[in-house]
Amino acid sequence: MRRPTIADIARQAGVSKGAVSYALNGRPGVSEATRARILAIAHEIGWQPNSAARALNGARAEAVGLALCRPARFLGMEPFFMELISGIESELAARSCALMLQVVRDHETEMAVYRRWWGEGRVDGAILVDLHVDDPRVPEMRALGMPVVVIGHPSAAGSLVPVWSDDGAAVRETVEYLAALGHRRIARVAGLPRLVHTVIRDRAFEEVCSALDLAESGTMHTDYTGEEGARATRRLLSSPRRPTAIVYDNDIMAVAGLSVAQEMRLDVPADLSIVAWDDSPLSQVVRPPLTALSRDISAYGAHAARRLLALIDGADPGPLEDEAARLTPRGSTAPPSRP
Amino acid sequence: MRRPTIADIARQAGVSKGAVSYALNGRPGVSEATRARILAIAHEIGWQPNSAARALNGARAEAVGLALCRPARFLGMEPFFMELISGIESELAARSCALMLQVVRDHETEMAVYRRWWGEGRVDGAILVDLHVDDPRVPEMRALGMPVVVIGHPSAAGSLVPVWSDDGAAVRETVEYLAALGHRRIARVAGLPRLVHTVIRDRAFEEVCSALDLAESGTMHTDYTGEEGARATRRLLSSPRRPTAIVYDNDIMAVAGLSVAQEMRLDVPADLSIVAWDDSPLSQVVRPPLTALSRDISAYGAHAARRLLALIDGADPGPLEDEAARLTPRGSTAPPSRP
DNA sequence: TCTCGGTACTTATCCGGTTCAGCTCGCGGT
DNA sequence: ACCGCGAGCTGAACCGGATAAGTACCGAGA
Repeated sequence: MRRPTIADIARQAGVSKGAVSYALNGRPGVSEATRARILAIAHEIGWQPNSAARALNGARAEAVGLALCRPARFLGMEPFFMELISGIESELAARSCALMLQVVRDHETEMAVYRRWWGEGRVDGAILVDLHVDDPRVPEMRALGMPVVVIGHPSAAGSLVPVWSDDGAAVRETVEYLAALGHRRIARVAGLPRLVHTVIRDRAFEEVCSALDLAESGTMHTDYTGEEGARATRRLLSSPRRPTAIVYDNDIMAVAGLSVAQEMRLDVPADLSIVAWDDSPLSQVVRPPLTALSRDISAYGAHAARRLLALIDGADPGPLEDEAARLTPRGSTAPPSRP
Repeated sequence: MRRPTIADIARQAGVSKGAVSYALNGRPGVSEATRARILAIAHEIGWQPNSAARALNGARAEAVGLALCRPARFLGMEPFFMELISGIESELAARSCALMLQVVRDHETEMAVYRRWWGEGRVDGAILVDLHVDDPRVPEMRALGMPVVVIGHPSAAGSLVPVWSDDGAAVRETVEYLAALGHRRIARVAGLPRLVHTVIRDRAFEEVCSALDLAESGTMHTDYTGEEGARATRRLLSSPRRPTAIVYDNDIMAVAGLSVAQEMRLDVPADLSIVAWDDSPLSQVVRPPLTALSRDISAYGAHAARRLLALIDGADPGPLEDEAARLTPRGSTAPPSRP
């Protein structure tokens, strides 16, 4: 049972392939009567345009690509990516545009996938995430000539269109808030040091700490997993002059850190204040609920998707600075009991 | 800057398109010297086969489809789907097969998307989830003739290949465990009543309760959200003869239920035992950590993906019963203090 | 020397659409 | 009665590959 083609419709309607094409695409060149007849036949035999044939004539793929470079099994654990994807989807779905998703091992494979998708005409554009310092993907994407939106700071996006939020401001707000509560020793459990946004947060943290004269504050880098977050917390809390507040770069580590603190019989927030970056159900269900840097990640993804669609449409959307994360105080932060 | 085609390679190499095609596909018909020359040129000018042109000749799309029928913003909150997707991805990635993801409003749109993808030759197969009772998608998919793997019980999968786990056994194990602890009034906060697996769990729950003579047990249906889970819990715990144990159909509701119990100054597990369906970081970080029905959702997705790939390859994989969820006792279950 | 067989190609056709250059009407104007 | 014009349609080329069929050439065997 072969798929019906316009040739089948043409035969049944007693007209040529060309006429059928005009009719189905709502272009002039056929009478209304013929058009109606052709549409009826097309509907009746369940015709669907073959995207391959369309694409061959230079049409859109109506899909955008997202290759994620991380172990597939971590994906489900990262609320950030899942919310980002759902935000992207919400925007794409409205335009019946699909998302091509592929999890890859490393950045070389990632670029190979993009190159293939683009070369094969399977996607109209892509969204680049997890920007590194001096990321080779930026110039490579540029060279490919594919429409790309980068989720990350403009300073690293080269000539690609960036969508970002001001992490520096969020870091400053958090540290100033903790300092106002009376904290003097604030630690930061950060993510991968080679990621651009980690570097930005690192720098902002250092600056605000030195501005507020918080000499004993410092940053530890991890891989974002709960395990490393727990380990870092254990080390921090074991030191003689342990911090009275810890700021985590994601919610998974913050929650893991909370568990460690409770294991070590420290009271949160009396003995230790905790701030999580990125709000998620996770940060809200633990006791105490975590003070978090919340932002609408979904909207973030939606903005990136919308900009990408504009780019694909030939527009020239400028960079977009999304809202910075807002500090949402909950039960995990308080003045230190013994500063 | 046009994309290079085999015609460009042919011109540079001074041979015909046909020879280039043979060379690039590793088929006999060209000398090794010519083949090497052609491959070198192809590599040099960065040639990629145009998938549209390939597809036109009946080749694979090298992508499988997944249309999810739910609000996009809920996606990020559902650990189940995210883990399922990462499991699917892990299997697909190994074969360089992409996942076409689209979030849709309703089942009609979902079928329209599948029909389009299949008709357009953009996917080689699909994975069907969230099976309903008398799901019209099953016969429609069958009629399409597209390779499809259903995640759900065989009784509802018609002639499509099912991948499922025995929810009935898990329900029985849970109720028997709670009864053994001394619980007599066990409530169940279930998911959407029209979903096949809800019906299966409902029936198993009813059967085991009547077998164990737990007359005061019952099921409340919700939409899986934390809000409804909390509401159901509030109603259950407000009743004069409140249950001493509640089994939730997902982790989000279980965590919400835990919060409600704590709000109402009930001690978990002394006053109320809680069991969550599906284990996730969420169930492990709350205090007390939740006893959960854990299963490897990632593997579940991977199995479905593998079967789909086999189906696409023309094999005839039988149904696959995956492992049933195992009861993982944690701190949220104990004998009732006042039965 | 002629044929046979195989290698190394070329040529032509096909896939299913889009698009464009004609072609054929019927009709209005003169 | 004839021309011009445009609506409505046809036929064919084209997109970029895969592939079946055909051809040129070379060396071995009769």
